[in-house]
Amino acid sequence: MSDFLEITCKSSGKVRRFSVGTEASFALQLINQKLDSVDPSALYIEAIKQGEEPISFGPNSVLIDYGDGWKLQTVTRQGSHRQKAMEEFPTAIKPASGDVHSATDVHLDLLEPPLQDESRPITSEPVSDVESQSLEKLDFTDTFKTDVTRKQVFNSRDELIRWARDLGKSIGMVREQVANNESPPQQQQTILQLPHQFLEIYCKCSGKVRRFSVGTEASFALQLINKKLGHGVPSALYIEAIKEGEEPITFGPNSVLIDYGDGWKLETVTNEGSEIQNEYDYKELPDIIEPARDDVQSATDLEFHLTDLPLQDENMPVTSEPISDIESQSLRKLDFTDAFTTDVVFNCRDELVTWARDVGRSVGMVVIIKKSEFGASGRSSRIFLACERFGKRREYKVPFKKKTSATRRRVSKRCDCPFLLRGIKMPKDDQWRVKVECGYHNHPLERHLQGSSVAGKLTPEEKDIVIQLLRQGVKAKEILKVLKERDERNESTVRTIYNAQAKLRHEEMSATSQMGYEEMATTSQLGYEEMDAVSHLRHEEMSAVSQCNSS
DNA sequence: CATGGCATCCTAAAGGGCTT
DNA sequence: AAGCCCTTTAGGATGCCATG
Repeated sequence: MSDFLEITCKSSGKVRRFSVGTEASFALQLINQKLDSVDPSALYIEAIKQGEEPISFGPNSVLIDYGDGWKLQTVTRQGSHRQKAMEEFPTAIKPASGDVHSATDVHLDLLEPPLQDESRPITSEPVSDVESQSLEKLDFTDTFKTDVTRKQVFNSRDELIRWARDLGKSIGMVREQVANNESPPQQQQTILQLPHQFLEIYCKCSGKVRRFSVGTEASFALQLINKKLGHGVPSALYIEAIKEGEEPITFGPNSVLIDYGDGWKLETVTNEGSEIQNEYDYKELPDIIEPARDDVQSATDLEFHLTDLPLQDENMPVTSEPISDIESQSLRKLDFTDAFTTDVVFNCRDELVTWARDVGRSVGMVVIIKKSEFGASGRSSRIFLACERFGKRREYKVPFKKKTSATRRRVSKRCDCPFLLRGIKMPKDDQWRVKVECGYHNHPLERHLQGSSVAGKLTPEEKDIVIQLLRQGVKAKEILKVLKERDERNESTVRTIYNAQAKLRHEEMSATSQMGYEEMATTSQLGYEEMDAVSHLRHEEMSAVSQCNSS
């Protein structure tokens, strides 16, 4: 009994020791580094126990001890031992309860019960809609609330700590080193031996259930599941959480698998009958799983670098719903408090806005003015800058018309992003300071801002250029090229140019009409109705000219 | 495939009211 | 004073389709 874990390396036959809390990717890399060149390298780590389905650790998951009889070992590139071992195991793992693949319930049946009341759910509240796919999902207030009616009174301080820690682990919280020297080492050892959580994913393709440790990324799980499939079996496209009567929750490739609680099951989605076939194309994991950074020593030594941002994979479709991609980048990685924290005094409001937008652009986000007040209603001047995905999708008074072939409801990018800067006007002159109210996002940031309705807009200078070039008869594609060459950060699309062209045409037409209207009004005795009729004719004439030009 | 029309409706930005 | 919510309006992005 000790505060470390032992991993048997199948290639070398040696046992390596790691402290509890070590990331799987780190352990794997170190094990592989110590291998002889002839030994096949390890692919990943798994927990095994006779008669049990192994539990695979994703590269970013934290190594833990699953308790009595469970051992950790590497899985090698060849996987021959593994195959053999697998054959001895039952082909299909029966879920502990008929309808639940929730890690919680299975866990209670298979392993020693934790300290708390068995019937008490120890997971977060089930997520039932898109809106709750925000930070609320990371709110475990209810989970940690003890029920007075159950008379959940702890007999000692240590028992309370044990309960809290176990609950924490059950929802995927990394074990915290409590700053307390009074706790005897034995206590900690006991805690570490307690069984931990894992997740079960039902593989539709094979009909089998696969187990993964909490903290495993969806892409890792998916690839492993697909690797275990036989030839001719359709492979899984992605993983989703399902519950009867609820909208499924899709896991993006970089999201971390979590248990949504009572009634929610995890399962794969296959090609067959899938409307979004090929939409998610999980990238192939390398044969050897490596940490994101070569020098990762622990999960906590990450530094903030503007140039080293955790940007989303380009292949990942941009959706309006963050869904489970909230987990794809940890809150720490999405926290830009440092980037926006400054003592600079801006000489005017616009200077502050420009600075914030520039910083935003450099980190892959679009900063918009959420609200600005110029001392109206006796208030002091202030400005709030937010992420373009702030707030929720607007509800409109006029209900959407029935879906026709010509119209389709558009998706909103809003996801209630909490990012917020506050600009405060100083009493002296028009000087402004900025304060970070909330520096983090609840959604992944994009490598490219193209497609953003804000970032894609033309600046006044760009508008002038576009108009000038359009008048010279330059093609839209060429104009776009000019804009991109002029400013590599330009995020416009060819559609932006077409829209500008349409606007220009409309404006010129209106101007011509107006000129003619005024001309007529001053030189003729025509009444309003007659003038409107002539104006209408002129409009048609212009349309005809326009058509001739375009053809 | 490039271009463009049309209808729809999303968005930014600002003002203002109510409450704490 | 600050937080929250609602409203309004102009501008323009977007989905779908047609045309050459």
